[in-house]
Amino acid sequence: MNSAAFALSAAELAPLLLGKLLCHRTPQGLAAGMIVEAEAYCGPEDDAAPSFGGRRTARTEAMFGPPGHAYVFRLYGMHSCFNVVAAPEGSPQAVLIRALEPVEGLALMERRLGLTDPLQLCSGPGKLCRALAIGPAQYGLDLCGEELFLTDFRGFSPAEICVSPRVNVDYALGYRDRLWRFFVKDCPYVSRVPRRYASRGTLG
DNA sequence: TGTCCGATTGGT
DNA sequence: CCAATCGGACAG
Repeated sequence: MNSAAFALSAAELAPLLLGKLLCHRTPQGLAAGMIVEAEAYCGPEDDAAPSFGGRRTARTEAMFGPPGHAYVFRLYGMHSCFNVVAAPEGSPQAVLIRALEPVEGLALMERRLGLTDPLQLCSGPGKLCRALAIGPAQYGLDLCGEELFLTDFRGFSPAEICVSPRVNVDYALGYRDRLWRFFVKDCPYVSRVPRRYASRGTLG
């Protein structure tokens, strides 16, 4: 993908990332999966985003950087979450990648997770980072580079893309109901979430 | 320097 | 429903 393609608002970019292939080359080999679920975080107004209120710290710095780079954060001291930085430099927006359909390097992913069910290898933001070995070392990487990158894989029509509220941001009183979670309709690789996050319809 | 806490996950 | 586990953020 061209770097110019990422200079959209996170809410515009998120659904466009569905169908793209997220690839990570490591010394162990290449692991890749098709993005099937993503969420938009649109700071500084979005009170679910760490950049809410324009908070600019070492942790959120990548969100303020140029689009098309990796923003990785650690959660609960044990999980990493991968985001694609959106919007022009200075505007802190990012798209959280929540699930992939494994496409390449399945054996590698299985080894990293200790699981063999392909439906469970990349079904969640923390798990897909483990499967692709994405962590703090990939913070800020240019996604048009050689190590961690996105490629076109397939497309989805608006009618195939479901929307819902974002998962586990109930603390965000102002923006928790925004329909900024996007996922592929009837796709078994989408992460399992509580009923309250069920589809509210499609883009079609 | 001390306290608080999470954009998750997996097991009870 | 609940614990795991830890560095960043912020108050003092």
